[in-house]
Amino acid sequence: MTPGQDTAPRVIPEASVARLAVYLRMLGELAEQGAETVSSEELAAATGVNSAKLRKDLSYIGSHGIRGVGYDVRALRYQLERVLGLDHRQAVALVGVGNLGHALAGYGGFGGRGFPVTALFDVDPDLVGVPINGILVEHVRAIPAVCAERGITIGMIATPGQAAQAVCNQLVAAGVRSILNFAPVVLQVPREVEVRKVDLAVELQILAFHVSRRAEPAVNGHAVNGVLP
Amino acid sequence: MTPGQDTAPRVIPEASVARLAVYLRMLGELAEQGAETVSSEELAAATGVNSAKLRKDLSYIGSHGIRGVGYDVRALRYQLERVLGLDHRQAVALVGVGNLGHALAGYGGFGGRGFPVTALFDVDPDLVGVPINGILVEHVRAIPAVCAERGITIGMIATPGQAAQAVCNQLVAAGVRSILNFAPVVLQVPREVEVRKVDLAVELQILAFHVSRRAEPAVNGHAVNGVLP
DNA sequence: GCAACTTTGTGCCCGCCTTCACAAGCGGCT
DNA sequence: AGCCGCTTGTGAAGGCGGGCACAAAGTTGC
Repeated sequence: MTPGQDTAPRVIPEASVARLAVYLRMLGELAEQGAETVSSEELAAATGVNSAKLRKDLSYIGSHGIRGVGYDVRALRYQLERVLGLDHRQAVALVGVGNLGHALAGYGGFGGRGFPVTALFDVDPDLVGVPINGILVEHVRAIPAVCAERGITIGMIATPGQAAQAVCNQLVAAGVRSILNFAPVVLQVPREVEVRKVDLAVELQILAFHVSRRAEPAVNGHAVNGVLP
Repeated sequence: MTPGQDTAPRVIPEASVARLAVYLRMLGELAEQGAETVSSEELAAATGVNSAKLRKDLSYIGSHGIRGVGYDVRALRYQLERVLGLDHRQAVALVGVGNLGHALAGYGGFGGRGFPVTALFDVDPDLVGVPINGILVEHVRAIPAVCAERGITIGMIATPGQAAQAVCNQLVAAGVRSILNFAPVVLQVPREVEVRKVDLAVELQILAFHVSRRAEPAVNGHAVNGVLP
């Protein structure tokens, strides 16, 4: 009866959760195309994963496909939505309406997938009071009031790096438990708050690394690695 | 002398590469603050990783810190830049100048970090010919010519999902070897092309999953998981 | 009603990554 | 000059996730 560990009969691995979301989207497309059932092989091919892995992922959510047939698209979709907590819409707050933030506010992929951005914040006086996509930009200092009032528990930070930690603190104080961070900063948060980081520059740097890796060995001996052995 | 495998005395693990980029940025900040040396403990704390992991990461690039002191900030920075292939700027092509694409084109974080976006493409006639951030938007069909001419090997795809695969094919045909994909689609590419995917909606869904996970156990027994044991 | 085929669910193994722990090395202090 | 304390680099162990392969289970055709 101690809260926490023993209440979870099956813990879903982090990596699986990420894939479940991908399966869900693909199921949506399949449903639109009129498919009623789908085999693990088909769904795996469409989402780019191993079919055994996919079946194992689905087994975590207690899903029951039909052997010899596959999975019922509608049922699986519904089940995935419930497990992922998408059966009710989750309001999202976005802080920082600059270049990236503006795009995020207008990005249809969020609202269409159950995450309407219902609050926008910035510090720029020129932006505060301006409506973007039908939402009024409010001053950052209004975060506690607005988030509490609208019951917002998910926040996105798209501010410059220097401002991110302060904004983060405000969000946490306002009751936000999950944060998607686009600022190139490692946020310090209490343990009960979850942060996911999306770092676009780092993504490009990883690509660049592989580019240079593939290019150098063909040039000559003293390549980028093994320089001072 | 056989090209390929044996020229690499140490293979850098994927997970390490991603962190190296993060270390690099933090080193930049430290350098601005005038720090001359940094210990693995400090740098690890600042980037949110375990210090032993950090040291192992750095050991992959043949780095030599000074025991009892730490790492020389300047030297380490320089070395990281070389290993990550950032010693020369890499031009980047961006396809899809919609909501997200527009923001990416204007995002200062790329050019500032050695990845100037030097080519923009779209199919929308209203966008083609319009300059964004000083770059003229060209038609998608110009991809081969432009990429070849400017020696572009890195591409970003920020189109709607349906268009992504076709655009991807064009980029690959144009000689692009690395692709950062923002479209919610699994791209099919030849083996020598590397794709990294950034899926914003999925990121939010992962957060939502944990939100509902934390909320449900406190409510009552028949929670979302363990429904049909 | 039976046989053959299809597809799921999962046990097992393997490899990668993370973390601990500690010896070796270097600078500063006396 | 020698000792002490700090920090690096790395061997070893543990855990997690991925993939193979197969038995169980259901369906279709005859």
